[in-house]
Amino acid sequence: MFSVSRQSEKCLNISVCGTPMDSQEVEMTGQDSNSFAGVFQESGIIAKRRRNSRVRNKQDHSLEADLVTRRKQSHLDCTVRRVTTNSKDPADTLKGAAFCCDLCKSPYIVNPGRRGNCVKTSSSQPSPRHRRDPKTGQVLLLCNACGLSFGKPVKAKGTVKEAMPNDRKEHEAQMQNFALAMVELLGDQDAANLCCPSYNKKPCLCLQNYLKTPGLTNEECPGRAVELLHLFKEARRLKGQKFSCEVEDQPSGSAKRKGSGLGNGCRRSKAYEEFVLKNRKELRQGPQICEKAVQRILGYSNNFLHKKLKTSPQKRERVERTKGRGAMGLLKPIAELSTLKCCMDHCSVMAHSYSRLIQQWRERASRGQAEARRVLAEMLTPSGGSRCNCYRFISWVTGCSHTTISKVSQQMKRTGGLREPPPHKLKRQTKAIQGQPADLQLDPAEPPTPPGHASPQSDSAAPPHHLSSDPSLITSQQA
DNA sequence: CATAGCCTACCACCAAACCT
DNA sequence: AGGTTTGGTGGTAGGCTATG
Repeated sequence: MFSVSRQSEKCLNISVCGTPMDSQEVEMTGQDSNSFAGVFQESGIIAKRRRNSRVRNKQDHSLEADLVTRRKQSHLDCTVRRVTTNSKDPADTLKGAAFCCDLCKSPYIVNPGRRGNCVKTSSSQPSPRHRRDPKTGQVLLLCNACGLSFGKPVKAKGTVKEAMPNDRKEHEAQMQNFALAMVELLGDQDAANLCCPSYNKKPCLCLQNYLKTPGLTNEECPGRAVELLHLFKEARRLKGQKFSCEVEDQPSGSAKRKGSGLGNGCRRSKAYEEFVLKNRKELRQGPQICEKAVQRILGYSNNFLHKKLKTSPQKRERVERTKGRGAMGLLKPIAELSTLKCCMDHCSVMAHSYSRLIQQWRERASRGQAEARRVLAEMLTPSGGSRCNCYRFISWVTGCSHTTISKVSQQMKRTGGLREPPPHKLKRQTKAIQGQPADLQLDPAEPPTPPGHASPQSDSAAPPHHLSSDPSLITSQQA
């Protein structure tokens, strides 16, 4: 836990001045401290070597660097809304006329929504970009974004190459061959399970490589295989004990029979749970076996690890979380947030004046993915123009990552500000309205929010964060 | 701020087993 | 028959990191 919190703190620093190596160092040294065998101390050595060889960039105070800085500063001033008669724009042709990009029709030379978080220090004005249309020969007056991207090939989305079916077939054939070899080697049909099935664009082969590492003697290789086969058999034996477990959290006098089978408060035996958790950790950290392969050997599923059981005393999952600052309780106290500066707009100040709202956002974000997305959508709703809470502040409040915030932001832009998250794809689409894109299938008039959730109406009726001064409005959202 | 890649966590559905 | 609970399956979202 400690190493993770250090890592998350590091991550915040990295975006300001650190190098990517910072995070690697923390991660590797953390791994080193967890390793249970001396064999894996090598990673720590590498980390040390990297730390020693790291060269810190000197601050350049040369004239050129100064010019670059000034140029950057002047660039930040490019948040002018439009070219007006008062403009000092060198493009005199525009005097007296509002700017309009010939491509995107934007009234802004520089999109004010992308001005960044730095403080404006210069008074210079942005100029439109001039590009000649190769088809018509006409000179186009373009905004900054269109000017920069003009003529460049548009990167097609979804062009990530899927693994060739032939590669996949070949991998499966190789896997079968390896399994057969293991069966022959150990003289046991169960040995066919000693190969990694994982294939994500390329085969994982973690188990295969572990079992036939170059340099191993003829005795060592079967030794490893025998060990894993023993784990497989023991896991299967303990898994069969599911009916012998005790019901831990049943109220006395419950009519339900205890230990009668799956369901009814009975679950896999404690011995199996402990066996899986212990050996999973060792296989993952030691020989670096991937999760899929470990699941195959120990015979458990994703649900076994992550599902919250109703019969569990604390209603908790079987493994401790390793990801998610919010879920792991690593978020900074609300009161502390207002003392930190997140961006030039200082969004975090509202943690002082609107602490209840921030607290509720944080609580709601921790309830689940869907509710977290609703909170993000609320926090991403612009006010006073196109500005909304900055990603850093949103991350501090909700614990959500940059990626998640970005995806919600995209969905909001795509749907014109719809805050309701798209329905889970595994959910039956019985209520889906035919002929509409998935994002718009939900009727905003009747959002399928469960009781206790804030509806999009109440959300949209509530003022944006900069304006919502009445705390009673906040509580009414939750009612 | 946006995006890609990799891995982990979440989520919905279904089957099984047993009870009411 | 319908309800309750666990566990398996597998699609998808999220977190982290690097890079643009």
